[in-house]
Amino acid sequence: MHKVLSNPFTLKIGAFAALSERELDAVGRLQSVHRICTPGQDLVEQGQQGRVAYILLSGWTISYKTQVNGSRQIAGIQVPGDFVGFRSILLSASDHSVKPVVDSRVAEVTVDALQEAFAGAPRLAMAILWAASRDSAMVVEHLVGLGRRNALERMAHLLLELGVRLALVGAAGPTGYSCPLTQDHLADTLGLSVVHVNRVLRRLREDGMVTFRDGYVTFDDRERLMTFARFDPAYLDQTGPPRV
Amino acid sequence: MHKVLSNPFTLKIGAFAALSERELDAVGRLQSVHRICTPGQDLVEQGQQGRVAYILLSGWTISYKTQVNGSRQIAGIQVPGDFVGFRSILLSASDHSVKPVVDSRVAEVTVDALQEAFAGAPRLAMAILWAASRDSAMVVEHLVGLGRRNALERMAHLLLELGVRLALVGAAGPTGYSCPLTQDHLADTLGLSVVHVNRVLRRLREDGMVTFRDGYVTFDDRERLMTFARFDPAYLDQTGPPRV
DNA sequence: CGGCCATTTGACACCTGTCAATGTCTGTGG
DNA sequence: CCACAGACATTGACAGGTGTCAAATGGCCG
Repeated sequence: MHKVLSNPFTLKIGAFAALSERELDAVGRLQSVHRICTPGQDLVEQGQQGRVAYILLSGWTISYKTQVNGSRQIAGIQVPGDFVGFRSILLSASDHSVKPVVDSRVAEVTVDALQEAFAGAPRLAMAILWAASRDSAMVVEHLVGLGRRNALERMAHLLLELGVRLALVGAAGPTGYSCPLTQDHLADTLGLSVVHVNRVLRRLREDGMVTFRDGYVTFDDRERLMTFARFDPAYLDQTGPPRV
Repeated sequence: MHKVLSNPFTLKIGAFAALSERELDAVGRLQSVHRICTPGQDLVEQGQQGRVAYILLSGWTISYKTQVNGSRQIAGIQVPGDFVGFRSILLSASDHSVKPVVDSRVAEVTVDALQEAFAGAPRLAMAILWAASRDSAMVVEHLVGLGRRNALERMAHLLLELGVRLALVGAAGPTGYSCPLTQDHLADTLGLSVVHVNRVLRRLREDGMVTFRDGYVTFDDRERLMTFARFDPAYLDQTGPPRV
């Protein structure tokens, strides 16, 4: 089962929940249907009724909402091992859209598959709920940033969070990580204009804290950046769910 | 079973999921332990490890995060029938605090009770997940407001959302509702200063759209207010979860 | 009556958006 | 190989929304 063990979602769930062989099998079955997607076409569209969600296996995606006046707000950025459009699966219509940032690979999860997994492995249900809770905690932290942090702090906080999340799946080192986002993505994530994102990035770079350039994020002084952003990774709950 | 049927959470869940007698019993057992709380003491504290959540039976609560610089961001406002601190139950430590706005009554839900309910009634598990998804959708809509709506629109949107949510549990009419929030609460919810909240409320009142005064919200011109706020209640998903 | 909390209002500063122009790079087609 | 288009990044000037500071008002309660 090498294929499953190298799977980022299984790693994330399995490392925390001490699942049995049978439960691990259920996790594997949950991700048996793969699919490739590209930035040209949305993976999920706001208002669509298909009861399907995904687990991101490789690549990056964004979940976002578009308003009638055309402005876009990105609600979350997904990296490998993350749920994608999980909320849509139970709501009668998806409340948001999902678009790949780069070519990506996902596993398709239907509501039936999920329900079967839940019925057959209640502890797996709790583990999945835990992962969903963690995602939710990230959205809330994001919301706090929009409400109570200025542009510089928001940017610093986001770049640090992505670093921690990527490190969990082995895609980031202590000094930085590869990042396919454009300044446009950052603007729509942080509730800023592209112009101001550019100003903010320049400022952070000239202050010697972090450099965002050519698809790569480099922490020039991670310690100072964390203090500046008041970054406390507790909400990422790296200790896992209660062992039930 | 009159007591259970008049319970807002049971109403919310039961109306949508067509649960069996046995499942309804499980919902009832989930809420059998009651507790009274007051604004003086937080119901949940950021960082606490108790694996317990609540269902709000009567009153109002807010969930919020406080930063080291003292600023507060309210992430959600709960009205009767809503989950309270549900995310805390699975995370190793709560990522937020919860404070009653007025004297309130809650039902205590432990992780054990939840797991028992899940094991004995898988469809109930899906219904609870649906309710949690709906809560999550509200947080995301809130986030979109902070990122991409100005102060006037945010305020209008919030007052409309509360009206719809309260109407679902019979606590609001088409013309308005009783609301115990202070301008301070509104400010910390909308990411504004109290001073600006006051300016915004005056503006909305003088424009003849909505009046917030003496603990009561009055829709002076609900139609125009909805247009102004670009309020689309789809994210509140009043059609319920898929019938499984 | 005297404190305290919530509300209200004005003056001013500044963070951030908007508008506009330029620069850089990549891929495409002639 | 060059011309060109398009996407992304960068910079400057200016306007405006919102925060901060300060003070006054009003209601509630001990």
